[in-house]
Amino acid sequence: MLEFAILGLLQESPMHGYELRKELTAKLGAIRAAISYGSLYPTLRRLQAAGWITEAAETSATAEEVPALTSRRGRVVYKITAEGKERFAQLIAQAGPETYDDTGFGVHFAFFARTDQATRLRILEGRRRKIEERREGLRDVLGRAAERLDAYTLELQRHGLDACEREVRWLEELIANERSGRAPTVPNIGTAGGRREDNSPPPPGETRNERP
Amino acid sequence: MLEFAILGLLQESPMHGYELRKELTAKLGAIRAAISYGSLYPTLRRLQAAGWITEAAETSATAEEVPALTSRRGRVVYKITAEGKERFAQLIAQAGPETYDDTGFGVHFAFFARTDQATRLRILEGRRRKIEERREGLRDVLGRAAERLDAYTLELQRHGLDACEREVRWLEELIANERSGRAPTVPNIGTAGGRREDNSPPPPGETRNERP
DNA sequence: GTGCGATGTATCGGTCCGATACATCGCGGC
DNA sequence: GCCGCGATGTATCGGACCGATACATCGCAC
Repeated sequence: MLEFAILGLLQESPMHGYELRKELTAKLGAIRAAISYGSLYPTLRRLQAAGWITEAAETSATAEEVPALTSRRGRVVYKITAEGKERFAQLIAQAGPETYDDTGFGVHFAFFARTDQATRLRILEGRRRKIEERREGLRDVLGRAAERLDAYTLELQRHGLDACEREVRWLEELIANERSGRAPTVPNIGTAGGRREDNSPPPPGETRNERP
Repeated sequence: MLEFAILGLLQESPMHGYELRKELTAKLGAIRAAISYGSLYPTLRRLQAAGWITEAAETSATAEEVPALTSRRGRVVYKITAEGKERFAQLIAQAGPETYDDTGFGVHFAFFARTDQATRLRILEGRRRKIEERREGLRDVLGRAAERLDAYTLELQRHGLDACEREVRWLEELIANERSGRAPTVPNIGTAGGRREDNSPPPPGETRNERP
């Protein structure tokens, strides 16, 4: 999951760890608290070892000048490689059942602007199915096993059931919207190179009404 | 978290692993998918090593009779010890900030019937505060950083914000309810012994309206 | 009599978290 | 002038939990 998110973010621009965490937190704030450095840095190393990202030494400018003097570690900026972009595309294409759990779905959804419409639809429907199953499970418990459980546990189930019903409706809307045209095709996957500045990804077309 | 849930469940009756997982899934179905055996069994071993649970060999009845013949592993039934009950009470009393994240809160809430009112209130308020912070964070992003994000990411944030607002309202209700008397005191914490059959924990008193 | 799904115990590799450590930079207060 | 302090920044370690996998038993339907 982290791997996917990092590759996705680095396609927008090169970043160092701290920055990456901030962006990740902003983008995924709705679904998870904050990425831990204890997973971020090891993952960065792993991605680098695999050749999907590379270090881009910060503002070299007389690089070898200051060798000693506490050696000055400085920030490490990472950028995605062509292989990394391929990997990201491949991770999108796979998008299997593990994509439908809470975190997995959220992260994939956050990068829908870089996902083709067919895959978007597949993920949305898979997620809906999963939530519907959870919903049925909760209904079963509330129906059949209600007398075995205490009032607090029941209240928790009710609240969960409510959230499920709500999410299913949300997904229905998104699916309908996705089906009815609008569906923009993905702009720049594969094919490395080219300066970025692509901060206007295709709008999915007024996905919802505005807040009052 | 798992430790807490296991100790809580085993206070209702002794169980073996498989059964434990089923009950856990039923009780926590609203907040998490299903406990993995890869965490359940190691945790059981850990709890046993700590002396909080013990093995209660299943239906001994001529125990040493059948030594060979594939040696018959059979089910391993665990029961909680007096120290285990103390440990559970201690875990409830601590109930710190880590209790306010999604999973932690859900698990604690599921055992509110075994939690004293003051602690219930503390947990509910801590959770509310946490969700309010998340809500503010999402509002910030939707307000200030909106143009930096694509339409899908924004939609995700909106959905998350919605869920936050909804949960805060839910918590408000629960807190109000908890404050306005009703609050049942916890029945059987500490003091080991005594047959069980306590399947009617104190009702928190019509916590919500019924479903139509 | 045989396959097959439910029951049941168990391990392994891997992901991620929370705590912790440590170093630098800019800025406001004394 | 300099001192603390919060933001920035990189990094590791132990532990919790998951997903896949393996394997054995039981009852029942075909």
